[in-house]
Amino acid sequence: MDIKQYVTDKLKNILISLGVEEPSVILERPKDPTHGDISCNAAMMYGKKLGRNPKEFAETIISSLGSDDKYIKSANIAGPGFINLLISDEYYRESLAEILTNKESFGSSATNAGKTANLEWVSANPTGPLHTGHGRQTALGKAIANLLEWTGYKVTREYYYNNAGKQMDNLARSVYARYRQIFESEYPLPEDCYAGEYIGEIAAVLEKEHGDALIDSDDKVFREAGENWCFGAIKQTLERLGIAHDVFYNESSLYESGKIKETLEEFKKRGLSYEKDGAVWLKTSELLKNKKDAADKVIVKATGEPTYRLPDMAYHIDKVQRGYDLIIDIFGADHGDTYKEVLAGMEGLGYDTSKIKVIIHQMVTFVQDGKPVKMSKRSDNVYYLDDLIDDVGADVAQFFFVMRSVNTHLDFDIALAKEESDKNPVFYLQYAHARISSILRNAKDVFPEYGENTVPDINLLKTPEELSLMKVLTVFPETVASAAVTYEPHKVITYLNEVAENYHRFYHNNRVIDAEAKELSYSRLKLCEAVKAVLKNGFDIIGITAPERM
RNA sequence: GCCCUCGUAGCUCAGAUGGAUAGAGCGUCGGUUUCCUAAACCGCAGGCCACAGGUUCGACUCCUGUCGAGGGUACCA
Repeated sequence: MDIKQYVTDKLKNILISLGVEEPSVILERPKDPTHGDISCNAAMMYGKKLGRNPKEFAETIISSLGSDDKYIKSANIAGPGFINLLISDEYYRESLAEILTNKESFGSSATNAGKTANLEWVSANPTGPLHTGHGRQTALGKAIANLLEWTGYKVTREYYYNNAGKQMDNLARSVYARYRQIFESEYPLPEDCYAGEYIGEIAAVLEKEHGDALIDSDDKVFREAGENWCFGAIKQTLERLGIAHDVFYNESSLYESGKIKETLEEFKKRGLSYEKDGAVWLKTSELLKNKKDAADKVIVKATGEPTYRLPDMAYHIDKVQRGYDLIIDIFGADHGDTYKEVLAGMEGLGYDTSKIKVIIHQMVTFVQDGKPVKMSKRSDNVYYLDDLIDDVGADVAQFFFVMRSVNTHLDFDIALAKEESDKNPVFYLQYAHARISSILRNAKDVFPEYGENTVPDINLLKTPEELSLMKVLTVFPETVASAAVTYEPHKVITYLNEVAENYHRFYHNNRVIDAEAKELSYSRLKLCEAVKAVLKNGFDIIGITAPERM
């Protein structure tokens, strides 16, 4: 049952009966437990409008509430006119029963049932393996996709890549040079080429399969070999992180389908583009909402090749046309400006961009021994995502990347992440899960008959730790809902911390398995099961495993 | 110059829709194990929420300005 909804409805009716037109009731969970379980500011909001003293108005509201409500234990006025409500233990006990019957699905909702969402992320071009710079986006997308599914969306996980541009030419030239070097060690590497060791590996594969027969071949062979190898590597890394995209959408197909040409012609037709210096320019200075920073941008170079903007627009138009209810893109802050141009261009063509939500995350600094780790692609001084996973494990990597709000710069402390100790915040959560699992295993020895069908007497749960733990558990669904609305998985982590904290405290003060007190043991075991279920569901959302032992 | 994000404890960061005495982890110091996992628990210390104005019953939160950090401002993506 949704207690907030229950209280909202109740208060709304009272306000209407007191003469408030179309009241909006805003409830909050007070930080300070002495302020009750749920708090409402309606008396302050509406008292003034009705010309009544807020405290006195609050009094009236409370008296209309009556004193025999099943779920509201008490109500009182505090401060300038807050109405603080205490929820009855009855509610918490019912909720516990609800968690136990819906274990795997507890926390999910049908808010967006029947709706479809497309989430596009990672989208690294196949010019090399994923590096740690891709890590944050990779982990975020995984968690956000999960969050969306938990609120009912059917999610398409999509990867867009560019296999047509300059970077792929560069890859082809780099592979060729390395290949050639196998036979002529003094063969020079071209300027700006990729320096990673993997280029040598690709060249070695070609040498093994074809000997020196490819020396006079054109770029195509090397480009394809490079693309295939890189994609293999990327997919393997994603698999280690438990990520599998449903759709791999490549830029070339936009040329083949004519969508790029179409988009370009539409701009011309509408007078939104013009030619200058041999290039085609988009009138972004007119299209962008913020006129201050607007200059026109090139969409087709003098060479005849489009810049990334044009295919990006064609691609997003295609996504809009596919009819999703929600379209999400995830980018790093280094791409922060371009999406505005893309959206402005689409709007210029009359497309509705209101369903597109762009998530920009700030950059990550990897810190080792208190110093930032420097990366440079040219010198092959690159920290690959695979190496990070080797160093800290997939769970820890996933957790650290998702741990912070996307709006803040992230410091990734490698030493801390590597540490398998109490300092590491991931283990604090996982340990709670492992601890419960252990207790449940032990319970079988003491109470062989205990199991799925055991009906506990929940009324026996009344220590402060037990009640506080039950209260925290009931908040899980609204936490998931709120995290999903803002696409912020880190909120789930903040919440899980609270669960783990409450559990550990409960554990220290309440003996779970006690052969002398069978009924109480049953109840506590059931409480443990509920906590385990909530932790497991939370871990599923943020994308880490729930260990049975540690 | 202009645009985006940020500035909260020694460090790393939470603080949804404005609310009551601003929180957590790490670090420091000190306690807890004959008992279900001590990767745990309990306690002490630590703050002009960058700064200055404004909006109102009320501002860490919203608005304006200043300072500082990161990112962008390509015929790269």
